[in-house]
Amino acid sequence: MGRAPGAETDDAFSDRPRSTGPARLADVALAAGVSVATVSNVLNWPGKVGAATTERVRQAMEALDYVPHEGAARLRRGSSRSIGLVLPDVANAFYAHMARGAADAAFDHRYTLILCDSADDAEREEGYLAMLAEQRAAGAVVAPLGADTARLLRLRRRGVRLAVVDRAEPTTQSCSVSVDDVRGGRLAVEHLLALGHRDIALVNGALSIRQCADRYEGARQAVAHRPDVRLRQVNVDTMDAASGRAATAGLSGAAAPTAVFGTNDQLAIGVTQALLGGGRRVPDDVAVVGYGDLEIAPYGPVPLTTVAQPVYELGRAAVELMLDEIDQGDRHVHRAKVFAPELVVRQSAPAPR
Amino acid sequence: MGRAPGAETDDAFSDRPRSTGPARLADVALAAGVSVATVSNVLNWPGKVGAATTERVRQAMEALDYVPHEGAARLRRGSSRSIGLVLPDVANAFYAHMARGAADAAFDHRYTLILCDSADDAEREEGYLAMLAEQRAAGAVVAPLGADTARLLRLRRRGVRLAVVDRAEPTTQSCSVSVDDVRGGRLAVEHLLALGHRDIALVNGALSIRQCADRYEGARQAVAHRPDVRLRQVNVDTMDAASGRAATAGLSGAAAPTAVFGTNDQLAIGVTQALLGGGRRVPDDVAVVGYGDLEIAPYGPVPLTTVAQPVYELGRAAVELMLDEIDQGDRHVHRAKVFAPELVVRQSAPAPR
DNA sequence: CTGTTAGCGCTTTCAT
DNA sequence: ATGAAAGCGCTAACAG
Repeated sequence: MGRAPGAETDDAFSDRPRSTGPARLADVALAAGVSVATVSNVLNWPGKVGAATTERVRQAMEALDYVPHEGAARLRRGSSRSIGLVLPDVANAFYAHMARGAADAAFDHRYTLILCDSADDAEREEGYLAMLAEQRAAGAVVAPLGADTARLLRLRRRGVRLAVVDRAEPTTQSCSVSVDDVRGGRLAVEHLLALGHRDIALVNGALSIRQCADRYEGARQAVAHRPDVRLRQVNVDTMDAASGRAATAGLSGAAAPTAVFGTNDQLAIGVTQALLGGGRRVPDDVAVVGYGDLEIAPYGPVPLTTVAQPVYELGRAAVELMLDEIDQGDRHVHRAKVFAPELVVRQSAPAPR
Repeated sequence: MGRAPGAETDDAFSDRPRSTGPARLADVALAAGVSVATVSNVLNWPGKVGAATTERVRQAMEALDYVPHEGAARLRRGSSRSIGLVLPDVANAFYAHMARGAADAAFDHRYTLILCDSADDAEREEGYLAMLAEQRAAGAVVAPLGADTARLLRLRRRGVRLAVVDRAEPTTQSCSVSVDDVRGGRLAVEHLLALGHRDIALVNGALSIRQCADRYEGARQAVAHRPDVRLRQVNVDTMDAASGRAATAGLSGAAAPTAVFGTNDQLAIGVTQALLGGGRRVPDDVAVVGYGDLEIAPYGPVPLTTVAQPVYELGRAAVELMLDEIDQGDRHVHRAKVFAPELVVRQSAPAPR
């Protein structure tokens, strides 16, 4: 009971429900004839309130169509229960699947996910990072654009926890998740080796891209102690089907390889298209392996054997590492989680007989 | 826990900068030797503060690494500047591109996007809607799971503005954006007609799906006054490549159609695969048209002619309609924005000679 | 078990 | 041009 029964007019109006806007905690308290503390308790500490009171409060909430004001609760409580997902392009299948994993993990832990699409623009990425600090996001999962992590560190100094995706960070700085691309490259070439191929061409992107360099390294490792195997590399600027087709032009004639490993699926499909267009059969004349397994692989001219990355898991794991850091606070120790890619065998390079 | 207003010593300590946590407005004010109001003004009403004062305040902010607390500002200001994006699955290319459009629009207007992936689960969708109400999101852009819009309406009654994607809503309820699937179906079949085909098979999903029914209707319209044309329909349960291949089995033999319209690209590629596997040439023996143009179309066995949907624009427009509603308030009138799909001509059904 | 009350960090009249 | 003070809606001591 908030007011004296015989009080003057002013007081009589003072804790009336507001005529406008949604119901507040105080409105519910008034309607149920209890204090705001009690209403707050039925929401947050159900055990602390008697059954009869709880019931009255619930009914009042129902009647007033009360919706708790999360923002106000946060401000008071000091914690935020929301995390940012910063990535270069959700429309890209790789990041889309990652986002799905992150969204699921966030949902499981009742966290809110703020989508920050940096559109491959460093300035925009920076802007989002600042925004997340202003929102007091509990943390951010970032698939960074460049190698420059200085900005990221600044974020953490501002109280926003960090987890980095798709880039093996030194564990001292923050948690990270990534895929073992060296292993992926090795898997692909080992498969071709098992198929009996001794002349393999690697159609790759620029080696300045970490993923490309790693996949090459894996390929190299696979043939390291095999002097009987020839491994050549053709590098292209853009990793798309057109480049794959163009690269294949240089790989025909008498000295053509018997197998091609394209370091992404677009490239590999381009290669396949050019091969078929040139009258060669896949896999009978030339085997092809790709990398990625996102959407297009099974739909190519020949269903593509390719290296699959657990990208959904990448997103999920990143969020989970971040939540651990949020929960554990100082006790948390940063970890670098590395996922193993897997070979998906389809027709372009079938299983060894 | 607060300070005693009368106690001198206590008071002397009372507005010292906190040793812990990030700097607050009050800390900046103290450091700059001004009041909190002035600091707030340099942030929000730069014109109201003198140049010299402004400079001192800026320096103090810099020195303390001050980051405004958006949440607190919102609570006080009463507005939220964040919107929810509720969709069935970001990993799906259709929604991924939509999300990108929504993210870009939100960014342009300095709004925060909350990603809500309902995972094709009505209960989860419902949970997100409730969450958005608790966050006091200014609005929500929803690509709804089912036809049941009752829940959606409840959201609006709670003050969350609404825009619906991918479902032509009556304009009286809320804004909506969608693609004209009837037109899309017509485009596809008209193209086949122009190519001279007179026996066309439609490989379609269940007609209970609005999109499928609309695309069929479009196809029907295209042949309405053409008694010389035969249009048959084969319906499949799941709209994937396997179903496309299976459906093609029933379309061979002497009475086989000369053209096939698959109502999504997976289906169309499945059809193409089966056709090629059966020794028929595409497009020479049979022309194929798909629907969607998301990722896989150009990579198929034969680059696929297909109906493209402006799905990025869908997401962008939905957010923009919603923001208009937020800005305009009562003056806003709901609109149903319908986008026109376009035919993308590739090899599986080339341009008429 | 329930109520009183002091803020969370900020914006915004209303004085000066 | 600047400052004092009153909250926004809620949580959490603390007191009864």
